[in-house]
Amino acid sequence: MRLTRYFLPVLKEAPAEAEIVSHRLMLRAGMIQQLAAGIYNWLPLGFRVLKKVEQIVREEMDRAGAIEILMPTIQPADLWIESGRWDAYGPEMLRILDRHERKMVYGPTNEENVTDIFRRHVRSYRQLPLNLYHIQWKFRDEIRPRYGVMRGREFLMKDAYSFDIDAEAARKSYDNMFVAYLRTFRRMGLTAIPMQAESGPIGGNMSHEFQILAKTGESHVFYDQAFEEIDFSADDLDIEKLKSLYAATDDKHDPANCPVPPERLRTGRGIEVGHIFYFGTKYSKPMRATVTGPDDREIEVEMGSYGIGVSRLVGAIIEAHHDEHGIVWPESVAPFKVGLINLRPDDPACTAMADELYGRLLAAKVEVLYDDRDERAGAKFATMDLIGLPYQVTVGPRGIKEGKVELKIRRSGERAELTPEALLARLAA
RNA sequence: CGGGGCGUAGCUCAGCCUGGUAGAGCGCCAGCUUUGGGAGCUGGAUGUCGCGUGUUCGAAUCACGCCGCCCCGACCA
Repeated sequence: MRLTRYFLPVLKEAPAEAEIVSHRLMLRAGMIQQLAAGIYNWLPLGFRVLKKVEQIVREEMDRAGAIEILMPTIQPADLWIESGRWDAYGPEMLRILDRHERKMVYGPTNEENVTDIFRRHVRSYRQLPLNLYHIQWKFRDEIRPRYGVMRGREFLMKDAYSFDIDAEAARKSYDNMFVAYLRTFRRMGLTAIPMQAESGPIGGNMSHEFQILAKTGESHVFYDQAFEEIDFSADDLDIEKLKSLYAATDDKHDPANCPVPPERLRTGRGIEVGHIFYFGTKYSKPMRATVTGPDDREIEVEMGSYGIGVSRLVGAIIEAHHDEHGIVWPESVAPFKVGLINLRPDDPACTAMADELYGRLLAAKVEVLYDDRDERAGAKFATMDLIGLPYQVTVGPRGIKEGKVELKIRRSGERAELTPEALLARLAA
């Protein structure tokens, strides 16, 4: 993408409303724009990141055997009345009337909807286990939205729902998601600590929140320092061990009964990026979601639900990956892999070289943002550092004389003078 | 919802107290000079001063009402 043809409204100064670093950087990097409290437009750069995050979530759900569907944002109230949550869910749920004065809701979550799908199509225990998920916009009318996309009212969420024949099978489904979550966050360069948590309005009796440790997190968290020694990138993570280690959010943490000795108890703040629940027959019972079991009896299915805040993750990743100059994207979610800077668009040799590199990177299917603007060097470097692309390639008169271009690694600041061929070999890999 | 603050140019903000018809920096447009870390000079464009009502000869400024946004708290992916 040529920057002169792109839409990247970067800001030199941070808008006054932004409090935390990820919010400021998202606004400054032209990723988002607020439309109303807790409601955001996603501009091109932000949208690309959102899509990358979404795709990683999708791939890991698919790998775990979940099946993607798409449920609507608007749901009829009937389902919620049936489950009992029409009254139980507070003003956080946005209730609306259609032209016929029928009660509708803008879905804050989809247990009822997915249970309805299930009960209308699944009749036999032989069709289990089943896990259906979708990635869809939610609306929760939070009392106080804040921190940009970290606590928006409208947000993109992946929610998966498991259906099993009995509690033991449901437990396996839960553990399966548990592992998938660790993998998912890991792929985005995040270490998420699973913590015992309250179930809230979703209901149920087993629940874990996945918390990214960050100073700007909204949750107070307590955890065994043993977590700090775990290699979350290992392929053979011991899930039983992870679940046995103590970690809890403050609403679940009881200092009087904490099993971790004080010297090993760590406390901090976390950003909740995922939350999984096992809730048994909370919905299958009132909504009569049953299958015929092997003994010919009707069995209410055991369910769980599994959420990941996709749009929140974009903010969380920035909280974890930035420096004083701007964002430092992990390559897996970077909006572009390479930022190509032509320092001197007025210099034919520079432009010829930059154009050629641009064409060859595109041909090699490398995502590249080509800064071909007629700006000064400082402005170009500052923009690239701000938007945080992993690799910066600079074409300027200094290097051209020796037939070299410069590669800078955004994260480390490491620089190297390379021939175009060496550069392409490195970046197209 | 309780407490606090703020709405003036695209962004950051001054002007308001003490009423006289709107400014700065950055950004934007044109030209010239410049060119390896957010350049310089010259010229230019840009505002329902959040909305409404009232007071007044006259309101960004004073009063009242409303709306929106931000921060602290309770609530949460």
